[in-house]
Amino acid sequence: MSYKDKVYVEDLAKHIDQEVELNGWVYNKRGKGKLQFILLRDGTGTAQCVVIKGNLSDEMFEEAKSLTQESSIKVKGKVVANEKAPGGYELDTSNIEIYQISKDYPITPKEHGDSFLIEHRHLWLRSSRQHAIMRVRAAIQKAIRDFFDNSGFKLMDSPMFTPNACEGTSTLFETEYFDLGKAFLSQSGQLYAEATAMSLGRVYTFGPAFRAEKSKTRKHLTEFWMVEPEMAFFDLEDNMQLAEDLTVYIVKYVLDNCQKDLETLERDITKLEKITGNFPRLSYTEAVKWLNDNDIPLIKKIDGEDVEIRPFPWGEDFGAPQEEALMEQFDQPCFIYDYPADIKAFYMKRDPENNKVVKAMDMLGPEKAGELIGGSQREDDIELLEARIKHEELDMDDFQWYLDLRKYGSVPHSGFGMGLERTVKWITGAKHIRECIPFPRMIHRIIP
RNA sequence: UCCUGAGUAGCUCAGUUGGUUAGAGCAUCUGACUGUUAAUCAGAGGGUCCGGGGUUCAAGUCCCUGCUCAGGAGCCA
Repeated sequence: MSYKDKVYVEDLAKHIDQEVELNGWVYNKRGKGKLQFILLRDGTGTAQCVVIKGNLSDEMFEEAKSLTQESSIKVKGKVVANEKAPGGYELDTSNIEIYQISKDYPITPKEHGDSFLIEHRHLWLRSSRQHAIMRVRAAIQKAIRDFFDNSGFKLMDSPMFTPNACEGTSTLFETEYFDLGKAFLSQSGQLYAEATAMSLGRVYTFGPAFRAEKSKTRKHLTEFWMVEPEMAFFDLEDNMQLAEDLTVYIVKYVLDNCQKDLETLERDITKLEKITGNFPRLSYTEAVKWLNDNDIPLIKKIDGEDVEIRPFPWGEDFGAPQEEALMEQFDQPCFIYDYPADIKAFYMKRDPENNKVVKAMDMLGPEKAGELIGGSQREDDIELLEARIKHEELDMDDFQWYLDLRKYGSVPHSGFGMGLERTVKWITGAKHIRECIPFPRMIHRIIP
């Protein structure tokens, strides 16, 4: 028998009244004397196996009674449609073969605390909720690749070891690199995406990014995945439109392909169905005006005390309270663009008409999703870029290759980064980002 | 890094003003049950009350200290 002939729970509807063989793990068992219900999960779903004394040997029936949670088995039986069965189909069991009996599986069907679950992440992944989130994550990754692959983009992989910082220097993970001194784990593939965009026109990189920020929130990981498109001849307007189209595509793809998982997650899909395009756009200056019209202050820590400053001063970055207040009025994501240059990265393009402003944009998600995307048009003027690198006190030698991109055929170009786990968190409604990646890396946790 | 809270059975938690032998549900084990849906019912086993120090006739409970965890802030995707 070829592996292609294997039957999985998700295919049961195609095998009604046929004898099939399923391999999997015991998710739960309910005994009723001479009748046992075994809930078997195999990665594609769960199916109820009905074991009736007399339909198989007495020894086998006793073995079935002794099965424990997460024991691994092979079952043979006839597929029967039955309304009482979870999923609508069940297996009328005629044979059971045990791979291994699991003993004292730690995660029971009752509640558990956060830290217990995260310590058992390698097992927690088997729970139905985590299973559903991982499936949606995979669907989102596929949607992202399909979107770009079908719109003329090429996938380009950027290196993980880098000699320099792309964002702030204080948040880099360091490592020794042979005789060349220190190397850093990449915070972003953007600079390399820019170089490849000058070769291929439209590219995207999709990989992990590492940030040693000492953030301790439910939106932060030290290792997270980011998709970063970079496009030659795109201005900020084009950039925002692309980000919007990508977002709409992802949400639609998940709605079309993950109904069951969204149901398991009890996600309110009416909220997702509203994501259809024409996202609101506000300049930073308009956003500050809105904050002040609605009497939302800047909150600053001065000598350990929270101080409210009103009106909100132009030039300060938004924090969680401002973003949330702003987003409450929208049920689609929203773009904020044209930020003060002083609070943004060195590579962002100065507005030629206002040198206090850079052509940057953030896309904030609804339902308190926070920042899902950050991007900008890039500085294409070599002199302005050199000045910015000096101003940020970055090492000019490390950036010579990057400056070459402005020396040899510099063009207007733009790109953005979308945080995969934050997008998964928003779409699944997960309450913590640690549930949105198989093995989260956080400030105080590296095992498992 | 800062602020706040928590740590009692394998898990989730209760434990009064400091007072006999520290409790419950789930899980585990034993038994009953032919349609269960986190099955139910009867019984059993299971504890270094996070570590260290202190107050007291007496500490799970009060005080100091360390560790671990969670929530929030800042920073960011």
